[in-house]
Amino acid sequence: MDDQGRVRNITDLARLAGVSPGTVSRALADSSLIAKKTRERIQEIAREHDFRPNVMARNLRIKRAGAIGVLIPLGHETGQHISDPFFMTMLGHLADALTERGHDLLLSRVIPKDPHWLSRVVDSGRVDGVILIGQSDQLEVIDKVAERYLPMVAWGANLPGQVHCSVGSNNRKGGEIATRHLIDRGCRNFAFFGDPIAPEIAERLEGVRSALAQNGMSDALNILPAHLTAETAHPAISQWLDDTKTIPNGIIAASDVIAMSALRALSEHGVSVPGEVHVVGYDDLPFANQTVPPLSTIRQDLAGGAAHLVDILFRRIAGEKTDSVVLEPELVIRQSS
Amino acid sequence: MDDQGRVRNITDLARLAGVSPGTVSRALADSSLIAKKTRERIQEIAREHDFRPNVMARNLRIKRAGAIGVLIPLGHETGQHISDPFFMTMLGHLADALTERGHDLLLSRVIPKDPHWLSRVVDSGRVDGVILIGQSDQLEVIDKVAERYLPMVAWGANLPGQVHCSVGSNNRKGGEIATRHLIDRGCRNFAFFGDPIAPEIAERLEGVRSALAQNGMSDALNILPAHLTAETAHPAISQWLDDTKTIPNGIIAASDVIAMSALRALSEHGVSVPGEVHVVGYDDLPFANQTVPPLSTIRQDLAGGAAHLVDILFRRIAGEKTDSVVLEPELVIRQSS
DNA sequence: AATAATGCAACAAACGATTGCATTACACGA
DNA sequence: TCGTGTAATGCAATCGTTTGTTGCATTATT
Repeated sequence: MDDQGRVRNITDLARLAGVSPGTVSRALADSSLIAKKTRERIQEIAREHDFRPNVMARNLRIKRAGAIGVLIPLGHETGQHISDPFFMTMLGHLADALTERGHDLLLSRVIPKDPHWLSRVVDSGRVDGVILIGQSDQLEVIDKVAERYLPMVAWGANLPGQVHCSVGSNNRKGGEIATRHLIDRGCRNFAFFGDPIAPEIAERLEGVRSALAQNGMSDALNILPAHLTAETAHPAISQWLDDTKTIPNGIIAASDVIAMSALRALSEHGVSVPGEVHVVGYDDLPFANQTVPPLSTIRQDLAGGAAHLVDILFRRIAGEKTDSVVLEPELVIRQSS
Repeated sequence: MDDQGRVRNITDLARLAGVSPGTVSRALADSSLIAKKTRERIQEIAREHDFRPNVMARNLRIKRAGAIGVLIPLGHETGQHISDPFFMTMLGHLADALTERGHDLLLSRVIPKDPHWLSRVVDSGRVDGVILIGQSDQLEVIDKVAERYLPMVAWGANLPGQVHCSVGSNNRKGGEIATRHLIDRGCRNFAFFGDPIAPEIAERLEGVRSALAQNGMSDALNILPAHLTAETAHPAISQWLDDTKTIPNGIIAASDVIAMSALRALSEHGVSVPGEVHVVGYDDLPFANQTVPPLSTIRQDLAGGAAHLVDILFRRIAGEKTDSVVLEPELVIRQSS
């Protein structure tokens, strides 16, 4: 121990107890190899000195990390901030689920400039596995690592031929459900707010198109393809409302964040929701039922998704080869439609 | 290396390169002790085999962790979820700031059942320092650890006699500013939504009272002291509106989350904001300018706060003894008041 | 009373890096 | 050719654990 008499490692403690470090290790692990009396004495000394074995040394020896890397790749979305409510909500659920399994969460917000952003954390030996929140535009990098590294799961799209394991919702179907709902509500003229550069969004838009086609309304769709973050959505939509001759009566937003901005812009333009325009969002983030009016939306079960992610990850850590999961989206009808 | 020929450690790599492990270590660290030619050859081999030294082993030897523990103590707030927008926003900023400094973020959501929740992570050797988001009701535990452990900062209140270092905003002043603003707007009858059990909230309420007293309106305050989370706020407020004979024309919410619920409840009761009632929130979370109408609020500069937290933490890691910081809150006027 | 069986604890070798010090290699001048 | 100085590399200890093996006392067995 050092000058202050603090116990820094099991060797210090061993000296105090008059035994060998190995014995201390076993005693603290409550191994029956050590006589109960000795064991309890050592544990008592440890408690007295408030000693806790160094986790890093332990992990090194034992070859596990006790932490899961959670990465948020922000490829195309340079402007997108980690505090985006979607990420945050997902993160919260993951933190809960991982903590429950006795693992910590090593968070990294990654702007993938060099192609090694992923292997750097995978090979660092600091994590037992990796969860990606979103694939961004990094599919090749992710797949490349997935070929050799099992314990990894991504939230996001499940694309044909994809190597890595993913959990996500059926975006196409979500788009369809939203659209059909608006058609049921009597809408005949539609707008989609969202940028189809992101694969999930593209899928959602596809769903919208398909539902319209099925009802012979293929022509009734306007698209505002601007890149919409929480910051940029409102001005873009506002502008769009100014420029548009006839405001559509059914709006499908690619995310709740966008929908929320739309609600505000509409309100500012004196357009009543759902009186004149029906609005449907996507995600069902916690704030969706706090908007005015509460937002109808396509629910992605993020809690369930997080549970799946964690479950699959641990199965993979155990060596199991798991399949991707596609969750069914669900329409949540509130007052905006 | 193993059967697959993968390079697992510097010893494998050394064997491949025909040098000693020490040389590899230095070569990868780009040490000038190693001949440039050798160095580059080794780096090339490393690159070829996609090898990256084990961070944990390195950290063990070098006695640093490369990660900062971010803890969210949920003491009294058992119901409160980590996905609370306030935490999430703070967390996002912290992640940004820490990543910038080359550190990872080890996230733990802590429900402090036993008094060792803090020393467990502090003494685990896995983190170079700790940031607490909020003090919850754990002041004694935190102070106890602070006496012996320098690299720790907490977001939250700065209470007299407090041992640990904190960064937070002047809640009392925030309450005052909000109240004076409402008085300026002509309000004469007030309500405060929030539970003064939490110390910050209590301070805010104190500020409100003080501002009212200064204007001879001490009697004009109603308090809804319910414990208000995102989930419980709306029904509680709705109920309160039902029960109240005369709805006050100035509402001060203890947080933006509560304010958002209030806006919705008011809208449902057919009360116009800011026509009949003026509402001011607290925090200025990202969604505050997305509500309908956009929320006037007392801005806590979370980005700045996060920057302070990280800055102070690293100064303390370097051994400096720093003082607590109290940030000045700022009134942000939007359309709800 | 001699031997086998058992229970405890110590020893020492990992885990995968870093780093002070010792050693080798090489070039150069005398 | 030898000595000397310097540049480049190797050696081995170290960080703080875990854990297989070994050794030493007891106790049980006949």
